[in-house]
Amino acid sequence: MKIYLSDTLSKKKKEFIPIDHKNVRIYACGPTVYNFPHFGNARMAVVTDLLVRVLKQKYKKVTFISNITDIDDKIIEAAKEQNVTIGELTNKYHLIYNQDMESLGVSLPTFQPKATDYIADMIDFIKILVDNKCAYESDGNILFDTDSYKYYGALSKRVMNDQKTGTRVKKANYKRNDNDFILWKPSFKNEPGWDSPWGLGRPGWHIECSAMSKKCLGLPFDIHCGGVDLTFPHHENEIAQSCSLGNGNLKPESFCNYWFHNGFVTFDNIKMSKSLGNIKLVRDLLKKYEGRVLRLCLLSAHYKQPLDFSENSLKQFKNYLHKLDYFYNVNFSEEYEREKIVNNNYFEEFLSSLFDDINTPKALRILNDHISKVRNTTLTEKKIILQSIFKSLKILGIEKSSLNKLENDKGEIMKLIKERENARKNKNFNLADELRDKLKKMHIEIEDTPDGTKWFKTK
RNA sequence: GGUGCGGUGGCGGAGAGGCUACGCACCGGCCUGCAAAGCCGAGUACACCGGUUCGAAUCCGGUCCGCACCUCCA
Repeated sequence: MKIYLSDTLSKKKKEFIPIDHKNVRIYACGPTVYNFPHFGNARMAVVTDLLVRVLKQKYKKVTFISNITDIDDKIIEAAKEQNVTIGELTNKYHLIYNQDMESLGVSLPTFQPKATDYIADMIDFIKILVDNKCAYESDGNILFDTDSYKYYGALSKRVMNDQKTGTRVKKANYKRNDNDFILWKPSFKNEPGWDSPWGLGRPGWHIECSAMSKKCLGLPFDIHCGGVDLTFPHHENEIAQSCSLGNGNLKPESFCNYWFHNGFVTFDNIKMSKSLGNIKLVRDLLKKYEGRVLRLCLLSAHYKQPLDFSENSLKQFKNYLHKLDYFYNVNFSEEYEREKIVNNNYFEEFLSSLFDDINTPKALRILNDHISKVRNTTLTEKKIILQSIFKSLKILGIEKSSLNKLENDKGEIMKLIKERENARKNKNFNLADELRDKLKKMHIEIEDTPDGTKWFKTK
């Protein structure tokens, strides 16, 4: 089965063909760690996590690199305000980021490089750019000369002269061209800095991703991920830098083959912003909703589309998962964990929707179809569908974490259930309810179904 | 001004010329000791105006509205 992905550079949905079938390589721009991650950060993480899971269905090895930016002016500022070192600050928020993402079922990337561990690589990178005359010095800064790269604007489809530069930030007069960006800047007084051929300083914003993707993945690699807002200037600048390392202007494809951008998240149709005070932190949302509810919400729309969420929509996903859990409890036990699926048409159908540009809404529809089919089919077919559903839920990452485990107290549980069944037969409902309570205290929930009483652990 | 993405039923959200998307909510019925789930049925859609077509939410032209980006925001 073929995988298709939308690609921002070519503006097309393209068949995914890896450079090396034995090792698919992906890079995603990770967070700048100076604050708690919000729901928008989470979308990128969840969506790329799913992308990796899907690719792993087809390819044995997927190397997924997602960086941590731990040097930046905002970090310096925040550290100063909180009276801590930048290391203390970034370590703290790096950890928090990983914890919060874990709550959303996001696996750690294959490797999570930190920018400050790659300063030497960045310096080497910049040296080459200077030697190639793609960078120049001005007021102590080393800047990339965007005029030197003829494909500048190819990713974001911008004709640079038509852009209104300085709409948000004042024009800098040390730049030859308004689009030029800082590769290296000098550090003063208490600012953190590293020795370089251009004196004590620190890297600009875009260079870290170029240096780390080159070092950790090699060029070119397969897929570059990030939020749409990074398309310009961040990704455009990454391309310019990374394609200026050799002789002349290399085409953007010599950096990476597919650009995978996820849409923005809004709350009640309004962009989350500090000034409006409507930033939804993952941490706070987790107080009210399970990680799975949040994950489902983030996967409910196609990744490219804008995603609006609200208290109301979260409630809807919570309700949906509640019903799904009932289904899960009644149908699955530990044995499903071990079973391997072979030639399962249902699972193929499900997977084909994800292979088609990670179409999660379609995948959810197919999942729902399968669930309703389970109730209305033969026993053999039922087993096949259930296997598919089990695996489908695992890929989406919305499976229930606790399955029935064959534990020591199973005999006791079975005994109590039997007793309760007898009590019900004899219409001794008081006793039946007492036994239910007793089981509840053992963290066992029971449900009476047409196939008899089902039980499952709640912890 | 430029670039990109959108406007689908009460809500979320697919689809992309003819066939019920799906989910949540709501209403009616069935089932049910309780709890939960399930089943059957009803309803409410494709921003607007033209055009193409036997047929358009889907194609074409125009209009309106929203959002994002245009140097440090995922």
